[in-house]
Amino acid sequence: MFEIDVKSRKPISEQIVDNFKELIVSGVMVAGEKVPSVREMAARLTVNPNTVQKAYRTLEQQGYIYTSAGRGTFVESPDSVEAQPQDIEQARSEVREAISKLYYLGISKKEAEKTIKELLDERGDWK
Amino acid sequence: MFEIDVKSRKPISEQIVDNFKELIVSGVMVAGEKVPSVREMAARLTVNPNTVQKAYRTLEQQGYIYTSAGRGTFVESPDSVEAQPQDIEQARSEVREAISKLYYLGISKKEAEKTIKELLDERGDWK
Amino acid sequence: MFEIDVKSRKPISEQIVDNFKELIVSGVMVAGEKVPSVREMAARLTVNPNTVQKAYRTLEQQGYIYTSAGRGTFVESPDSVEAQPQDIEQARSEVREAISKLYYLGISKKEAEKTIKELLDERGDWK
Amino acid sequence: MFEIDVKSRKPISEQIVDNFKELIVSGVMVAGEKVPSVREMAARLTVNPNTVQKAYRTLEQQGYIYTSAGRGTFVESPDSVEAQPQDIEQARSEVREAISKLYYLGISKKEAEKTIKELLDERGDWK
DNA sequence: GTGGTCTAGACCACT
DNA sequence: GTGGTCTAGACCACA
Repeated sequence: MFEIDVKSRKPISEQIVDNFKELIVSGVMVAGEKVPSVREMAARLTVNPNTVQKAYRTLEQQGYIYTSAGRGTFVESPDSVEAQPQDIEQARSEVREAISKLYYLGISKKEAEKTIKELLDERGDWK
Repeated sequence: MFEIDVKSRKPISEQIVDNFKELIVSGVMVAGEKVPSVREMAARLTVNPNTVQKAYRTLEQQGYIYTSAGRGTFVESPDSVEAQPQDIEQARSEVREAISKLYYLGISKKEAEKTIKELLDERGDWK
Repeated sequence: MFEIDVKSRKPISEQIVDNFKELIVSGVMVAGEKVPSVREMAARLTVNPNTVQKAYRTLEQQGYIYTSAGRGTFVESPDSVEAQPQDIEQARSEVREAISKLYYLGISKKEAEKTIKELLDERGDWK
Repeated sequence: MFEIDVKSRKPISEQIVDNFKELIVSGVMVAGEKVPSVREMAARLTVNPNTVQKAYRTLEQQGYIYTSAGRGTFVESPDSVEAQPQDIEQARSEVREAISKLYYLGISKKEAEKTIKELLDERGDWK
């Protein structure tokens, strides 16, 4: 499914969140599909169940999955993952920040554009 | 000069670093110019002197400023800010992350490209 | 008859209980009427029979239905649903909780009263 | 400040959340005021720090407080606690649910109105 | 079996 | 000192 990098600076729970977002948005996991249980996922990734649960809670709050007590956790319909204007503004802001880092390094605009184009094209499936 | 946002999730020291990089790279502060002392800066921003100290140390390590014992701290020539391969990789990685957020929100590639173009063009002075 | 929402945070068994209460109190189901069997109900709602079983047990304890061994389950006379003081206190408490949520959202008392009046009037048949 | 009821069915973290909302919305705690640290609050209430932190995270997500790493947690300006239409609809829905419980008990509409009026008036400070 | 909550205790980064 | 993350292990309600 996916693996986590315990050496990364990015918290494990956040890595789990991002990996699931990736799987859901790219269509690998479809609406209604069951998500591995907290315990199973914890065993697979060899992390603590609490860490997985924290990730699932985040995904639920952001509308990617939903929970039915005693039955399990499932992928939410993509329609309900409606992009909030504030979320988009937040994301734009983060892109701006990241681009600034390139600017600070003295990279030319042309080079920056080339680098960003590469990163965009890394996602071959992006429509 | 600039202000810090205490409500931001970004650490204050990092905010100070980024703001100075902005001022230096954009040419508002020029090589040789004196940088406010740690104490003065701390007073202006009403933050802990240790926090400013830490920011200055980071800026010095990355070559944006230099310290002359007993005289103060000064802006380094921008040319000496040599982009380290690891710094570029780090920046690339942050751009990749930020772009992913746009992707997760279900934004089309075309829209994303448009958004990024806008952000790049915000810096009219970027060569 | 009615449907359950698997995405809801409210337990399925509780949803079944509330839906039956609604049907009985509003007069759609009348005293003496046969209630679908546990198995049939479970099949209709595509839920676990144990869940339906639990809901029926609750309804029986609260006096909304009664079971006749070997014959089935039937709707009790609404008059026999005697409001227990503790049940009323429980309900009051839930209303208090719900009203608090409106308060937390910064809604004015006047607006809250209007909203509640609307909700009360939604039940046109309430004597 | 307030106390928690360990015997309550309501989770401790939720009790903490509600109590703080009460203090903030009622004006007892004002914007910019420092909220007791996670550890101090945990000691006062004799609960685990993790439980307090969970509550604080919830309050932050809902816009009641904000966090500044290393400095502490503070009360957010009430303006930023802008009621989202979906939040209001959610609250309305909960009020509707709670009112239904009264209806199920066979209480007359008049009695229900009286009960609700009492509950509304419990908050003497509600404008 | 499922998720949800809580405790106890450790480690880290920021101020 | 502050909050943030993680582990380990226990208990509960729901299905």
